[in-house]
Amino acid sequence: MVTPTTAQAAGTGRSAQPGRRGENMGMLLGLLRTEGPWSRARLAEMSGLSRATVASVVDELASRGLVVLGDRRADGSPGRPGQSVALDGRGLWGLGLEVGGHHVGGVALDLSGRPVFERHDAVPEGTDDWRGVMTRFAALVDAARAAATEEGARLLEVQVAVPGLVDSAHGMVVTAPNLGWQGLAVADEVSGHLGEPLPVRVANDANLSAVAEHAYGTVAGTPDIVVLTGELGVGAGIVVEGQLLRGAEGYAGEVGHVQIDPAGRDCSCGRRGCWETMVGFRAVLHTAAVGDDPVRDPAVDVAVRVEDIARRAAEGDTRTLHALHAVGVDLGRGAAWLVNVFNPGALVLGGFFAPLAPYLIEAMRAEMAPRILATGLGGCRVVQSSLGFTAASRGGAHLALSSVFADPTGVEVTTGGAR
Amino acid sequence: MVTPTTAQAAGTGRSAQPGRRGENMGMLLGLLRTEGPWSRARLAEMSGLSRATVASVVDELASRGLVVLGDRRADGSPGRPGQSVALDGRGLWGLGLEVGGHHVGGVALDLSGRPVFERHDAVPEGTDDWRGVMTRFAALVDAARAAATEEGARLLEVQVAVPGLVDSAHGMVVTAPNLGWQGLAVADEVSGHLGEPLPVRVANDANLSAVAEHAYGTVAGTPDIVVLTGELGVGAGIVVEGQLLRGAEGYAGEVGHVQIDPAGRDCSCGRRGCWETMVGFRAVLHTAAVGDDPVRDPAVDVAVRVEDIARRAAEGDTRTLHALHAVGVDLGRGAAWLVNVFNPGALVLGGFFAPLAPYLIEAMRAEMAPRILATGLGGCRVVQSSLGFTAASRGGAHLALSSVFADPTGVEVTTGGAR
DNA sequence: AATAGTTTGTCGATCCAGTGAACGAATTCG
DNA sequence: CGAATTCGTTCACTGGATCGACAAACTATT
Repeated sequence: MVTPTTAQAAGTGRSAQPGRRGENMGMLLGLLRTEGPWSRARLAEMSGLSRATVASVVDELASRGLVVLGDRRADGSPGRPGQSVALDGRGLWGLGLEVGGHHVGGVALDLSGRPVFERHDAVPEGTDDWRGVMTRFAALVDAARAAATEEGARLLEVQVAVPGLVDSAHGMVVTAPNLGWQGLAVADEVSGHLGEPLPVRVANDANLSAVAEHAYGTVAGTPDIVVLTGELGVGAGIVVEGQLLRGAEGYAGEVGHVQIDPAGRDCSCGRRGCWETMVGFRAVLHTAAVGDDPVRDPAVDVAVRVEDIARRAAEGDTRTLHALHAVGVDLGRGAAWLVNVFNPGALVLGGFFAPLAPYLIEAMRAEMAPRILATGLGGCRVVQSSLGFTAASRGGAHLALSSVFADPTGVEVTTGGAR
Repeated sequence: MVTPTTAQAAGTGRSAQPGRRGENMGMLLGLLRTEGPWSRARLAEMSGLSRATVASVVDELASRGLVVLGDRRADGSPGRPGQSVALDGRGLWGLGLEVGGHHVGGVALDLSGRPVFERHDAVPEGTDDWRGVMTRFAALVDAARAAATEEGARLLEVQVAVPGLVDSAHGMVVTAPNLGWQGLAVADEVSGHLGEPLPVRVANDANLSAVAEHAYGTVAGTPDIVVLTGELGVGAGIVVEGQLLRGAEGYAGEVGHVQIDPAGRDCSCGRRGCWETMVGFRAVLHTAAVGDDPVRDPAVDVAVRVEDIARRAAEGDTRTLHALHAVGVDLGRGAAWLVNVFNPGALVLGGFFAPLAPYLIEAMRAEMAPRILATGLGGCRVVQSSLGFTAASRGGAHLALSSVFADPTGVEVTTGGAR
C-alpha cells in the first residue's frame, strides 16, 4: 500500500532514527499549507516542537527549496518581530487528469495548491475509443512536463480520475459504464505513451473530487465530509478524519449503481433502476426536457447543458423546477443513508449537482431531516461546491503531491537554493 | 479528541524525543497481541526495528509487567533457539458495560483479551428508571474493581455501551429511543456513584460491537468491516483501516432510523417506517408470530426469544422462515448502501441477527448482488457473528485498554516485577 | 534619549533512543 | 567434535530533539 518513493531516495546514507525528521518536516510543511505563512516561533507553538527544532527543520526545508523566508516586518506588537516562513511550492508540480463523455482534461498544481497548468480538450462523442484517450492523456502529461521544465519545476506524479470502478493498486479500471471501459490497465497504457517515465496512478473521480473539496473547497479543512458528484454518472467521495476513504478493494463511494427500483429505467451499467437513473443528469433531462430540446443533445458537453438548465431554473421555469425538486427528493433519500452512516460535517454537492444545488438543496433537506435521528442533520451542512467540473483533476493533482507532505526528505537538496 | 492520559503520567521528567519510545513500545505490544508470542529476533523482523532496540523495548515492557519471557525451547531448526516473549495482560483490566431492555451487564478483559470478569443482571422491564441503571452500573464497576484488586490487577477505564445517539466527547446520551433516555450525562452519573474515581466513557453499542468484531470476531484483523447489530433497535458499527469510524459528532453508524417508508409502522423514535421497523426484532415478531405467542412477550429477554425463533427456523417452520426471508430482503437492500459506500472486507451480522443469520444471509445476498457494481459484492464476505450478545461490552472493554497499546509508558514500573 | 520589557531566532550542552557491528551463547548438522 | 546458524547482548556511534542562555529587534515608559 505504501509507496516507497521517498524514504532513502536522497538520504544521507543511513539514519539512526528513520522517519523522525521526515515526519516533522512534513508536519511543518502541512501547517504552512493549511494555515498561511507564520514565524518560526508561531510554528513551534502550533506544532508542539521546540523553537530550536523548528528553526533547524525550516533550514532544511529551505535548503530543499520548499519554503521561502519572508522579510521581518514589525506589526506594532512589542518584541522582536518574527520572520515569516512561507511555503514555496513553485518547484514541484502534481498533475491530475480526467476523462468525461466529451472531454479530456488536466490540471497541474504546485505544492502551494496554485493552478499552474490547465488544458481541456473537447472530444466529441464517438471520436475516440479508449486508445485515443490514452494518447491524449500522454500528450497532456508531456505538455505539463514541458511547462514545468520551462518554469524550472519538476513534475512529480500523475493521478488519473476515471468515473467508474478503479483498482488503484494495479492502476486498472475494472469497469466504467459511462465510458464503456472494462478491465483497462490505464496506468500502464499512459505510462507506455510517455516521453519520459513518470509515476501514474488511477483513482475514482468522485474520490478525487472529495480530496479536492477537503483541500480547496468551501468546507476545506472539515475533517469528515461526503461529496456527491457526477457528470453523467453519480458517485460519492468520502473523507474521514482528513483521509480519503478507499475501502478494502478501493471501491468505496460507489453509490451510483445501488438499485432502488427494480422496475426503474435502464442504466448504463446494464441493470435497471439504479440510483443514478433517478438522480443522474439523464434523470434531470428526462423530466426537465422533452422532444428535441437542445439540452438533450448528447453531442453537447454536460457542463454546457447544465448551465442551460440552471439558467432556466433561475428564470423560474416551472417544468425545470419541478424536475429538480423531484431529483432533490431522491437525492435526499439516498443522502440520508450517507449522513446517518458517516455523520459528516458537510455534504458537498459537486459536479453537475453544483450549478443546480440552489434548486435541489431545499428538497434534499426536507427529505433528509425525518430520516436522521440526530437533530439538525447531525451537524451536517449541505453545501454547493465552488470548484466546478475540474474538481477531480485538482484532487488528483493534490494527491500527486501528497508524498512530499508525508516526507519531504525525498526532495533533493537544491544546492544554493536558500536565499 | 486525544485523551492526555498517558504521556507524562509516569514519565521520567522530560524526554528529549517525546513519543518515540512509547510508540515503539505500543507497536510491539500490539504485535504481541495480534500475532501470538514471538522471539525478539522475529519481533525485530516484523516491526522493522533492530534487534538491539527490540531487546531494549522488551526489557522496558517486562519491567512494567506487560510481557513475560517464556522458556527458551529448541524447535528443531538450526541456530540458537529464541526466547519467546508473550503479552502478559493479567495486571491491567478494562471494563465494558452495557444496558438493554431487560438487562444490565459488564465484561472485563485483561490486556491479552481474556475475559476475567462477567456479570449480567436481569432487569425486568419497568423495574428501573435511568437512575436505577446508573447505580447498577456503578455497582458493576465496583465489583469489577474488587475482583481486579483480588487478582492483583488494576482496572484502568470503563466504557459504557448505549443503544442510541451518544455524544462521546461529553459522555452524554443524546437520545436512546428504546430505553426512553434523553439528554442523560451517563459518564458523570456513573462516576458520581463510584467508590473510587475512574475514567468513564460512553459510546454507541453498535460501534463498540464493531470494535469487538474487529478484535475478537471471526473476521478479526480485517481492516475494513461493517457490523450490523441490534437488540430491539438496529445499528451499524464501522471500522475503517482498523480504526472505529466515529463521524464529526460521533453519531456515525446510526442507520436504524433512516426512514424508508413514510407510511410504515410506528417507530420507538416517534417517526414512522424507519429501517428498524422493517428489520428490527419487532419486525421479525410482527410477521413470524401472532396473538399471544410467547416469543412476543416483552417481559422475556430478547436473547431468549431469538433463540426460540432460531429453533423454529431450524425445525423448518414456514411462517418463521418466510418472516426471516422478508427481513433478509429489507436487510439486504439497506446493506447494499453500506457495502457500496464502504467496500468493506466483511459485513458481520451481530446481536439478534447472529442466531438468525443462516436464514437471513441468502436473501440478503440475493438483494445485495444486483445493487453492487463490483462483482462478488466487491470482495465483501457476509458472515455471522460468533460473539453473542455481549459483543458491545467486550468491545468497550477492549477500547478501555487501548490507551495502553497507544503508549505503554503510562503504566507504572512494577518494582521487582521482572524476573 | 535612555531604559525596561517582550518576543524572536540561534548557539551550545545535553541526552534520549535507535543503529550497526561484533561477540558469546545455544542449538542443529555433518 | 567442529562447522554452520541463529539469538540475544554489549558497545560505540549518531541523529535529532530539548532546554537554557543570549543577542537581536522591536514597543512602551520615563
